[in-house]
Amino acid sequence: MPQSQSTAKKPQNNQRDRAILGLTRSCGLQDEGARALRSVASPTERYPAATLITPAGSTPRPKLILSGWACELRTIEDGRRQIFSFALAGDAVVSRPASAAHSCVLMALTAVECIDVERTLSGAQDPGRQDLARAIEQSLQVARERRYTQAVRLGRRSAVERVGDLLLELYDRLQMVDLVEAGGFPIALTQEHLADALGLSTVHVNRRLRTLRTRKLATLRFGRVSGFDREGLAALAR
Amino acid sequence: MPQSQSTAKKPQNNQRDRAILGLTRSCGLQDEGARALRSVASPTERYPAATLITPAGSTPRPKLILSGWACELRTIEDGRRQIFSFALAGDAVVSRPASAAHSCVLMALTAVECIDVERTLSGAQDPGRQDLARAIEQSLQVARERRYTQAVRLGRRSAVERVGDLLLELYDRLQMVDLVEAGGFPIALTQEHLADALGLSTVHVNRRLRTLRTRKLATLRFGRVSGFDREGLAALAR
DNA sequence: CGGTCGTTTGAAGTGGTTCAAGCCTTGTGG
DNA sequence: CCACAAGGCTTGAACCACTTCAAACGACCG
Repeated sequence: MPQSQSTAKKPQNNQRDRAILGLTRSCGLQDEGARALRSVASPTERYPAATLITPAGSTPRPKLILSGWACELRTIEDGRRQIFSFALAGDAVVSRPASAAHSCVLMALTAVECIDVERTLSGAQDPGRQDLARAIEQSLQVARERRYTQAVRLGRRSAVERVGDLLLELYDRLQMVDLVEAGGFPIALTQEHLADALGLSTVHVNRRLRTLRTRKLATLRFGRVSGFDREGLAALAR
Repeated sequence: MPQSQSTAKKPQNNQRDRAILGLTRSCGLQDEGARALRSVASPTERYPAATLITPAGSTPRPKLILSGWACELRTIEDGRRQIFSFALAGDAVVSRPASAAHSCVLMALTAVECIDVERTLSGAQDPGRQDLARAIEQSLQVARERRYTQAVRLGRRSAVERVGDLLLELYDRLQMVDLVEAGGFPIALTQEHLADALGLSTVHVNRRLRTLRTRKLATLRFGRVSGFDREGLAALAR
């Protein structure tokens, strides 16, 4: 599946290259689609950490993440929060107006760079853009399917399994965009973020992270996961 | 396998009326769309209780439920199950080939009648069918949004809240298709189904159901919920 | 009428929460 | 360059929500 190709031109390190890499590997983006994305004059939107990524108008707008970490989340009246998913470079996400009580909100966890998909795709119907549109649609679909896995995590897994399983997902996804190296990867999440995603208390996330560390499955320190044992973790949350 | 019977008589219209009601109230189906659905000669597919609703080919196929209860679920290796959602009359659902390990399976909980959406919509592009297609797409979208609520339930609510909140959802949805009467409604779910949907043990579902009963919020007996206090339950899981 | 499946209840155990305090790291301003 | 504040991480102790196991009971079905 990882069909690593030299679609990325190294010369100047374009922000968009990582997203192109992700769409290529996970969603079968073709060269022509990559070229379309690279050449389009769509402005990069920037959101500071801890701000909402809201659409311009009042309709849901798909965005393509170029860099940074974002998440879909909902907050309930008493302040409890649930994070539904994390969005990384190369992921397409739908951002909705914050008002929609029955939906969710997209929030930047770190500084985030993204581009507006529809703005990028509007206009000419050349094959490059069509391919890009297809890949982005597929990316959204993949994200939708991941939500099933997330529900299983929340409903039917123990705390260690939840933590391990989520790290596994992040590992695999970051691998796709060349953000894994030397058996480790950067993780821009606090233990509170993990807790909100996993339906646990922060304290307990901390303790189960410790379990993973002592079992030599993964070590999270200073915004980085190291000593990652993919096989071991996969066995944990089979 | 779908056991489709070609009863091309009037009774068929009756089956479809409930779905039409649901699509009209929840998804803005217009008269012309309703007429299109009623007149189309698509055979009704029937699935017995506890069987998988699988697509004919190997691609995901949308179905429109006419009667009965179905659910989306995934089973993990050790036998634990997670139910993601319930599908009732008037709901559109996507059924996928059972092999897709990363997705989920659609299972009939009672005998289920449904029709294949694409078969129904193929052919002429009259405005009636277009309206129908739009309403069905909207129904799928509504179902997708409900998954966020389900994730909050699993991750951030206590057991009583989970049970109450789910009953509330079912009440509101059944109300839309005129299946609520006298403050109660039929519920074709065992406590084990509820447990699998809510990430709890059957025993605990039983106990929290008891809590709801003693607090006079809702009583589940013999496949029926009665004494339903909508306000009280809404306050419970605000 | 007996068998099966679903529900109900009790008692004991465990996994996760809560509260509270101390520590470490990072960033900020003097 | 140091001092200090703020936010995140870590740990302990007590508590409670939910699970597990086991047994009995009730409803439905052939």
